[in-house]
Amino acid sequence: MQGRCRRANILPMSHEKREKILRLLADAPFFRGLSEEELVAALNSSTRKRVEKGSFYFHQGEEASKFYLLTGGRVRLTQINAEGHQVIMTHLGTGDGLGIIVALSKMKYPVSAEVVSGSTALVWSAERIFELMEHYPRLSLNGLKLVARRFSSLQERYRELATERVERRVARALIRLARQAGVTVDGGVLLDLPLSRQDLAEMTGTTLFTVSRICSRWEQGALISTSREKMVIRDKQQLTAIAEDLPQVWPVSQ
Amino acid sequence: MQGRCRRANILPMSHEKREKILRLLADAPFFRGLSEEELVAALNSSTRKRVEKGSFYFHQGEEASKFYLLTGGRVRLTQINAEGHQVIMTHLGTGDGLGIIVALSKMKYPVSAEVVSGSTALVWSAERIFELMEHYPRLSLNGLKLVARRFSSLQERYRELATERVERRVARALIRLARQAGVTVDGGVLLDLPLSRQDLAEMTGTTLFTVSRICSRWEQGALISTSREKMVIRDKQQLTAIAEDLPQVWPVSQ
DNA sequence: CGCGTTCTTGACTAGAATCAATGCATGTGG
DNA sequence: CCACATGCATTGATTCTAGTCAAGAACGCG
Repeated sequence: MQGRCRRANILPMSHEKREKILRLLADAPFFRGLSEEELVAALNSSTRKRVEKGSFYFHQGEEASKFYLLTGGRVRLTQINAEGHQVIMTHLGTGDGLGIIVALSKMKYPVSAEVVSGSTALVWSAERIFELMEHYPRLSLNGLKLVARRFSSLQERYRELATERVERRVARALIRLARQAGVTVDGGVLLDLPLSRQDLAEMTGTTLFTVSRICSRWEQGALISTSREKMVIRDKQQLTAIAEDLPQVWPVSQ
Repeated sequence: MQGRCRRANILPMSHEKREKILRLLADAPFFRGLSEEELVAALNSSTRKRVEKGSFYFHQGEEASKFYLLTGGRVRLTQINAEGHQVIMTHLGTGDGLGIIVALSKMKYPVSAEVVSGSTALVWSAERIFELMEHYPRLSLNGLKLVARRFSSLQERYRELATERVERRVARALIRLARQAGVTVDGGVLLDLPLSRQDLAEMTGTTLFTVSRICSRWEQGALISTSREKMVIRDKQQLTAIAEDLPQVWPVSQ
């Protein structure tokens, strides 16, 4: 892609850069517990890839052949049904693995991985990641723990979807996003990623209209303040009250 | 519990019985690929437990301290929210593992495991299963593959819940149950587990009333035939048509 | 046989989807 | 710099799916 690259999609790397990435690798939950040499071995068998906002690491239905470790940016995993109705499963950030669960099972990717803000990743082939796991059993265990955690979280959201009203689901989605991508600004917590009404709808299993109405109400009640694809949480307590069905300090809905 | 047992909850075991269980262990996806000696070592560090219909292996929120491998019967995993609204996550049967995902993460059980038809299981402590995984890395890999598969399946159902209408969700639930617990009888496939309207509702995120109406319609159209807590699928093709939104041979709904 | 479940059906309601029209930013090119 | 196109957001009107509540029937068990 760039002139300095010897191969397509492979970024050049200075010594410092390499060191930095090694540190990142050491901190990534998937590689935790590996020795320095083991990390280097893993790193040496990876390539690097940069994907810009709006592009995809992979699409749902493609043969799963790669494992990615995000070294920057944010990615969302989406699934789409036959009628074209889309759902956002989760957001991933720096240090998160992409495609762990499939690279070793000869499956197709069950979701698409769309970049929300310009991102970079380390890439391994399925075979290579399999070799690494055989050599360093620690990796399988790490992977198991990771998938287990994501599984539990998905289970919780599944129950939410099955039992809770839309307003509460949206409140919870915002609170989760705040944890993952919240930066403190004057007057609240800014969700540091582009977030349209449509996105929120796809995260909560509803429509952009319903989300819009809810947000309008909340803006009236000074729980949040929004502008196009931006959102600041101004009153986390109230929002939590809605999310958890606690008694509210001030009436908001209606 | 029984006089012949030396310890509570531990069943007596004849030589043949032991052989049979060893075979079952060898076939269980989680233990696949282990050598005879390794299997014996695993079996030797397990105890056995029997749990009757209506009782629980564990409850949501308890500290996860055990890993179970079902050697008979059926279990369902349920989650309940603060208001008491319950959701059935999945059904497990012989050879399936129970609590893999938590026994090694010091989490609380995110679901309850309720026995639907009298069941037996092998039991390991969390520490022991952790040791086994360290000694036999193959186990971590097996575990990872298993959880990965369950994860994908849950993702699919999540999307279903977010995007599909109730009728289709119920149709899919029945088809899944038929795959898992279907026995061919004259005139169709009997779902070989007690299955109330309430159960179906909890599997599909709806109410027993809506399920009842849908089942009545289907019974009229000869897609299924039901009696109290029993169900026979008579026209799988039509049911699949509803589940997949294929054109229907005969109009059913409305 | 009586009792407790489970199941059915009807009437009514409400939460949320759908559809349509319009307003508001943002970025673009003449 | 303005006119315009485009995509995002708001709001209202309407419809409809599915939930709620109530009453009673059917079934199975002790």
